[in-house]
Amino acid sequence: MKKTQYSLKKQPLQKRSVFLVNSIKEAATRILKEKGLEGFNTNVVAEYAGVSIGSLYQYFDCKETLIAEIKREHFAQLRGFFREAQENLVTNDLKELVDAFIEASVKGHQVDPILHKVLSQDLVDFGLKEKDNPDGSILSNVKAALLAYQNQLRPNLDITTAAELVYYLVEKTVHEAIINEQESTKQLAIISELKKVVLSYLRDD
Amino acid sequence: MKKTQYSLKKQPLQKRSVFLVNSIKEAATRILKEKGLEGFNTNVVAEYAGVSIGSLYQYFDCKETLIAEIKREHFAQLRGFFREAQENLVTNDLKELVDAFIEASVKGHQVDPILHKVLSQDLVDFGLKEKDNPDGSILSNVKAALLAYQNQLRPNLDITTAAELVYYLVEKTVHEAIINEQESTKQLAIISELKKVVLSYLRDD
Amino acid sequence: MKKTQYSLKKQPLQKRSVFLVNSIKEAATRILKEKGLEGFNTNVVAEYAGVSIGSLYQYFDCKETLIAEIKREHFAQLRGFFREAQENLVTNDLKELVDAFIEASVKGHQVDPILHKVLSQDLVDFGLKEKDNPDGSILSNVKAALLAYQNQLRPNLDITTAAELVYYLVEKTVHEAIINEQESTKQLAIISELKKVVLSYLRDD
Amino acid sequence: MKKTQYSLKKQPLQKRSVFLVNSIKEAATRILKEKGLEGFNTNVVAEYAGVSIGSLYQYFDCKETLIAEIKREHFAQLRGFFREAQENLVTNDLKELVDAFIEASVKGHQVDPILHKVLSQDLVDFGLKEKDNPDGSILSNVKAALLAYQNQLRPNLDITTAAELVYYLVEKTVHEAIINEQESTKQLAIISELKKVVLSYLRDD
DNA sequence: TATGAATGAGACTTCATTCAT
DNA sequence: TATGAATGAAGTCTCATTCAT
Repeated sequence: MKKTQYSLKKQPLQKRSVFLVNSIKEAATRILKEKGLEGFNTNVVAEYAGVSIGSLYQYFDCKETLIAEIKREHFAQLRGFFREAQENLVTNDLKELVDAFIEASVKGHQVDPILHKVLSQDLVDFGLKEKDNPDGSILSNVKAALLAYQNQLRPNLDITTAAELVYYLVEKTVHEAIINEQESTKQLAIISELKKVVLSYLRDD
Repeated sequence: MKKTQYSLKKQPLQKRSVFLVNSIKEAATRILKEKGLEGFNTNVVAEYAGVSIGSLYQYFDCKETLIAEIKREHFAQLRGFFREAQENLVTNDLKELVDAFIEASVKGHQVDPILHKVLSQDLVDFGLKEKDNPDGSILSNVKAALLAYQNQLRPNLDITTAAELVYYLVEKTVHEAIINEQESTKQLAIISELKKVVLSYLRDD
Repeated sequence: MKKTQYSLKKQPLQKRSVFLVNSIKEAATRILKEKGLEGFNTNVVAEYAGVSIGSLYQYFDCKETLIAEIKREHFAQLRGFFREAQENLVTNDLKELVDAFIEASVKGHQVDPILHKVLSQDLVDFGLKEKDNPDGSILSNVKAALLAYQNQLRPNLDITTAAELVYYLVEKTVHEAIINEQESTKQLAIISELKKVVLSYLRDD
Repeated sequence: MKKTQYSLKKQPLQKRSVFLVNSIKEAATRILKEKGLEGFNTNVVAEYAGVSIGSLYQYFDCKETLIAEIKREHFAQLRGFFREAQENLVTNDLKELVDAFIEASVKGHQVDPILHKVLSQDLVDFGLKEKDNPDGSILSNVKAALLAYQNQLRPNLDITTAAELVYYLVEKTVHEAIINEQESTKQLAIISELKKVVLSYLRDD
């Protein structure tokens, strides 16, 4: 069903229903990873979850809501990594910020690279409330951080543009590195280089 | 139909059949852009193309082959831009190479940003023969170019890693800039900064 | 569940259960009016009634029984109007009878024209015990009344046929007039004419 | 699917498709009669028709359209009877008009009384284009006829009201007589009396 | 070779009813 | 007795593909 808001019909409150909803979400995640969006259908999800199709629709009013919910949770987790990273900074050195930021991105992409890839596809962006929107939120984080470190940035850097550029650079490069590189040394090499790229861009040294 | 090789059942040879196959591909492209993968189905394609569904299956043995063919052509065009760019270089300055390379990417993404986005989704990678794989091929181009310009690169740069990194940086950043930024000045600003990023990374100045 | 007898599983005896059964019937009535038979389902009824679906099935063994019960009550009310009308006659003039009879019908149809329309549809006639059958009962009323007024009827009128005819004339015409005519003056005009029709038919004046 | 216009997706043109569409309509009619609206579903219709479900949806875009189509045809046939009746009048006696009109109604109701009853239910009135609307059209016929016979009507008869009343009287009484009376002599008796009722109402004799 | 009607598996979703708590 | 989570049969509709003409 095409909608503009995809949210749970009712929140699971009892222990039992929490378990049920989790089973469904786990099964859905598994199928999304194993078979992609194409192979995803509510009947298979219910079967994998060991739950009746009716129970699935008790909590998720349509297929899209189920996917939206998984997307929401996945990206909430990613945002958490960025928040943590910022909270744990010990110096106010720009390099530490950049490194921490990139490490947070790596951590996020390592949680479940395949799921991440599937969920990064276009579908079902709608149901995400503004503040939940993964890109929007992380991007504004980046911008805020750059403002705070402005004195360490190269002069005449347009911060809005820089924030977007840095965000794209990091997010997409990390994504590709983790998806495409099987050898972890290669991954590490790319990540390491990426840190240099970003830092030298911001400082222009 | 799930396969590992998606290719035309037979090559159109007669003038008439070339026209038919083209009509189908144009219609398919249009639908992919207008309705995405979700809204894509062979019956609608045939109708849009003003062709019978039977004729469609005369040349395309299944839905996936049709999409694969469009993907193949689109990315072949992109590769063409890179080749051209390299052929048209007039100096052997690294800066010119980087600029040309990024401009080629921009040109490629501007051909049809929406189609590009749809085709960049996961589906139907299979049917692309090794040498047709867009990423693989452009990536090896980049590596070859860097080797040729090795004397202008910063010392102890691992060229394999650098090639991949540069490829990801450029490809993904350009993609995001063109898809997400509505104002062309903003696009230009990001592209312009990107050139600096890449060059300063390679030269380490 | 298809049955031939639709009746309550058990009579509500406690104050509490009477209230519960009434809540359910009110909710069911409301839904029948607002959404018609199509939009009627036991889960929604229970929700509207603020009662658990389990409780609903405690008293109504299936969906049909619930509808049958509402139908039964609605038509019992209608029959009440006819009984009252006859009891309140002051003269033994045939005209008074006819007028009173038609007014009773009008009153019945005005109670809830929309509900009446929904309940007049075919469904669930079964569960109505003979003596509850609205048509049967009112019809026999009419016949009895005509017999009592036989001396004022035109000679050689077949009373059985006349009773049925009069019943159909009144019931259906009033129904249509009230359902279809939005202006009350038009309704009144039709009702008024109807009285003349019936009277002149019976008296043949 | 809820819509406001229920019409065929495409007109059957070939012999084969005409046959197909007819098979489907016949099957649908049969099911409507045998099982009512409740028992009506597209799978059963297709099965009865010996046709695949896909073929059904080739011509009927949804269940409702199929029902609307049957309703449309049935009522078109009824209107035909009224038109014929008027065309075949030999005198300009009001009595002949009334008799012919009632006979047309009887004929219409005898075509398929059970189907008529099912189709007279509320559902799916929408798709009928104005001029196809059975009630609207016959009613206006009645009014036109009365105007033409105005000199034979009782003075100060409001023709609009009279037309509606006569229409309700005849339509509903005939309907009930044919549906409810199993003995044909009883039916004939009621019909015969009905003619008197209508005539005496219009002439007030 | 072209056509497009026909097919039918299978996806989504609803809702009457049950039953463990 | 009340609850409401859970069930799953059944209904609507789509769309990739085939095949008779």
